[in-house]
Amino acid sequence: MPRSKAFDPDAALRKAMQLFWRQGYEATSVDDLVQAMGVNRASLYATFGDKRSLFRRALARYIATVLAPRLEATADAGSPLAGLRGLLSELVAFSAGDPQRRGCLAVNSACELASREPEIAAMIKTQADALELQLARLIARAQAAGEIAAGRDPAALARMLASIIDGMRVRAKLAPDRAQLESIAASAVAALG
Amino acid sequence: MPRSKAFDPDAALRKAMQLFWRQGYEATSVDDLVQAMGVNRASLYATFGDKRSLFRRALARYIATVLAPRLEATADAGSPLAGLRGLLSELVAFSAGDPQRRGCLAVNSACELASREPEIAAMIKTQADALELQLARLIARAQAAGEIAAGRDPAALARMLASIIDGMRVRAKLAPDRAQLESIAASAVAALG
DNA sequence: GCTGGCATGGACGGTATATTCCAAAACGCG
DNA sequence: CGCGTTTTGGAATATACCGTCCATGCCAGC
Repeated sequence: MPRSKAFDPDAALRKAMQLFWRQGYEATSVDDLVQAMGVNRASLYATFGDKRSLFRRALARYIATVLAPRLEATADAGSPLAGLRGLLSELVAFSAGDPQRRGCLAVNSACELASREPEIAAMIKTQADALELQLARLIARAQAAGEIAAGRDPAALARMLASIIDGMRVRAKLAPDRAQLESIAASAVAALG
Repeated sequence: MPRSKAFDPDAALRKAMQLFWRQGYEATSVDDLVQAMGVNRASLYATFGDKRSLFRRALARYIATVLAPRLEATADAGSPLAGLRGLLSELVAFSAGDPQRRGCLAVNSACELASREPEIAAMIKTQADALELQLARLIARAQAAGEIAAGRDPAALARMLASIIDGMRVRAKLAPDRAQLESIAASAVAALG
């Protein structure tokens, strides 16, 4: 019986995600969102709730559609070490090829919001933990396969590698220099043993 | 001849720095600043200009009084490696002992503002380059002194170490877990050779 | 094709925000 | 003490912002 929506909620959410990614949370107004999403104000509020819940959904979408696939792709590489290398070179390629210097929405949001938005912090922390766990698995398998030196604690190496990745995303906001990012990625792999 | 100021501009700027550090740029209103700094609105504008220039001065102050001294202190340690270790353990101690999870104003500002404020980006980049240069010097001297393995490029190692440091500051915003931060610091030193 | 019900457009309200203005007050100096 | 200069308090302005409301529009089923 009801009238059907004149917009695709999923596509609209993607637009919101992209805008928050480019501008951050506070710097993005609801008017900006209305324009970018091509959705009427009332429909936006009816569909996504207020600005905070829209942001939460945009961040969730970012994690699910941008970060998670990269993580899963590491399992499909020819070897554990190849998976790690692939992850890092995708990061380098993305950062170097982003003239807008958006960086990573998760890192940006952690810096801007984590200290006053526990829910946001928890979402990002969960993803960070998943990354770290997967890195640890890959490192352990690479050690077992003799691709890197055995003996060092995979969990500790994974924590360090995750820090390097976050650090690279910060650096990409200042100067997305491809050569330097590649140098960091290479040093990171070398540091695993 | 003129009437003298009723406030200490330096102390007021410190208060502004602390507020921006805690809340970020966009989330801090001029009203917040007026209250926190204990300065009249008109005096604030007359002394520091508008909100953007006040922020720039606060960030400059942060770099000069918080970051730069830590960097210089690395030269006073007993050895190059001790300087590096000292820098990292100060970072761990500060991050773990910050219940407000403010993180680092420079990293926070890079994530929030760098893509749309070239001046801010340049200020932070300059400091990041100085850190990297000093790390490279320390690494080179540690190699020469036989404290770490020689042969690896000090500049590349310094870039990696700087990334780890930024990554630790991001992580501190999500979960300032002392043991994990210490683990990262230890792995970082081990990764130098 | 009528009707119930949701979606939509655009305006609206109230508040917050950044910045300016002005009159009054305070200081240093002659 | 008085004068000129500057600071100061607080009001004022203009805009921006978030969230809501209502009249209109549109769709699905009977």
